[in-house]
Amino acid sequence: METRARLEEAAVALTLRDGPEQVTIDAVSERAGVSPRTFFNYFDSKEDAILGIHDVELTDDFLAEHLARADGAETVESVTGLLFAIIGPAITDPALHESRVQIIKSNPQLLGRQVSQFTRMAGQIVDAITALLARDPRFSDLDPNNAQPTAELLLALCSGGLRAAVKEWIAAGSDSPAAELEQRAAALVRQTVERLT
Amino acid sequence: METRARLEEAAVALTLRDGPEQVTIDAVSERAGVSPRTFFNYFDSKEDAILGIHDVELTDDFLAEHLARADGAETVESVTGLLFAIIGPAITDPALHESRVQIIKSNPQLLGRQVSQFTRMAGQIVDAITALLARDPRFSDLDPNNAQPTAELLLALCSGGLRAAVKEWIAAGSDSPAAELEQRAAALVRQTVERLT
DNA sequence: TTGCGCAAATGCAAAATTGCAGGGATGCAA
DNA sequence: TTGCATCCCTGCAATTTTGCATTTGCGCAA
Repeated sequence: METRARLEEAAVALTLRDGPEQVTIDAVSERAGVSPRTFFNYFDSKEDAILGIHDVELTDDFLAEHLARADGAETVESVTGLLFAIIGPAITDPALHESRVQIIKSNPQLLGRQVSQFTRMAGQIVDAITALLARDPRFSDLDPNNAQPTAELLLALCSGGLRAAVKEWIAAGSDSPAAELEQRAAALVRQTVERLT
Repeated sequence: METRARLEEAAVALTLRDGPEQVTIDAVSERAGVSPRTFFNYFDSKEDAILGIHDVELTDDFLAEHLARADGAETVESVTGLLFAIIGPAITDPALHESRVQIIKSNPQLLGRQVSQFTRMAGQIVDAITALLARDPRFSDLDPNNAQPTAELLLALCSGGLRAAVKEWIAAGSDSPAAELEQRAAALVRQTVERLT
C-alpha cells in the first residue's frame, strides 16, 4: 500500500480509538512504518491526515473537466462542483469513509480544516473562477478590477455552501449518497441568494 | 503600556525590520519584556500578534450594538458591520495602522488569518446571525432546520466580502478612510448577489 | 554488472504551540 | 494585620511543524 494511504489508515484508526487530541504524529508514523519526518512530506497537519485532506494539483485538465458545463449561466454549480471534486475523495472513499464520518460527528471542529484547505489553494481557484465569470452572461460585463473580488466572493459563498451541506449531511447520519452533496450545496446557495434580493 | 499592546508593538516593529518569517516569538517576547510563555497567553500565533488579532468577547451588549439596525431587511449590512467591528480595531488603530498596511502589502498571506479568526468564533457568530434572520422578513419564514445552514452561508458570504474589500483597500494604497470598508464590503456582496439571480 | 539520477525517506536542529503546575503581586474582607 | 481569592506571569516538558542536508532504494542506461 502507498505511504500516503498507510498514513491515512493509521491516523483514522488511532483517532477512532483514542480521539484526535490523544493521537500523536509519532504514533501515526510508527503504525504506518515511516519516520515522523516523512509524515510531514504527505500532510500539513495531523488533522489533514485524519480527514484525508491533501492539496490537489489544479491542472488545466482538472479545471477543464469540472468547469466544462459553465458555458452558460451555471457558475454556482460549476464552482461547487469544482470544490466537491477537491474534497469529495476524502469522504467518498469507501474504505475509510464510515470511520471519518464517525470521527467528524464527535469532533466537528475538524471540518474547519476544509476552510484552510480552500484558503491554501485560494489563489489558483480564484483565477479559475475569474476565467469562468467571463463566460457567464451575468458577469461577463464586469471590468477586470471587479472580477477578482467578485471571484473571491463566489469562492467564499460556494465554500460556505459546501461546508454547510457536509455538516448537515453528517448530522443527518450521512446515509444519502455523498454525490448529492454537490447539488445540495448549490441549492443552499441559490436559496439564500434568492432571499437576499 | 499594557502587555498586549507591548507585544503588538514589538511584533510589528520586528516584522517591519526583518519580515514575518525571520521574527521569532522569543525576540518579540524579549522586546516586550515578558516570557515567551506569556506571549501565548495573549495571542494564538505570531501572525495574530503582527496583525493585532484577538478574539472578541461577543457579549449581548456587543451584539446588540452592531445588529441593532437589522430590525428590517438589512441583514447583509448588519453582518458585515459586526465583522468589521471585530477586525476593525486592528487596522484603524492609528499607532500601528500604517506599519500593518505596509506589512500586509508585502505579505498578503497574512490576510488568511482573518479567515481563521472568523472560524474560531464561527459558532457564536452563526448563532447571532440565526437570531438576526428571524427579524428579516425575507428569512423569517425559514424553518429552523434551514436557518442554521443559511446563517453559515451568510457568514461565509459577508466574511468573503469584507476580506475582498480589505484586500482591495490595501492594494489601492489604503488612503481612503478605513470606516468605508464596511460599506464597500456590503456593496460587493449586494452586487454579486444581484448578478446571480 | 556497474554506475547514474531521481524520488522517497530520513536525521537533525530550530522554532512554534499547548497543557500543566506553581509563584508573586494586589485587593478585599474578617 | 492576617487570610484568602484572583489575576498575571513564569518554567518546564511534550508535541507539532518547518528547513536543510543527507541517505537510501530503485529503475535505467552503458
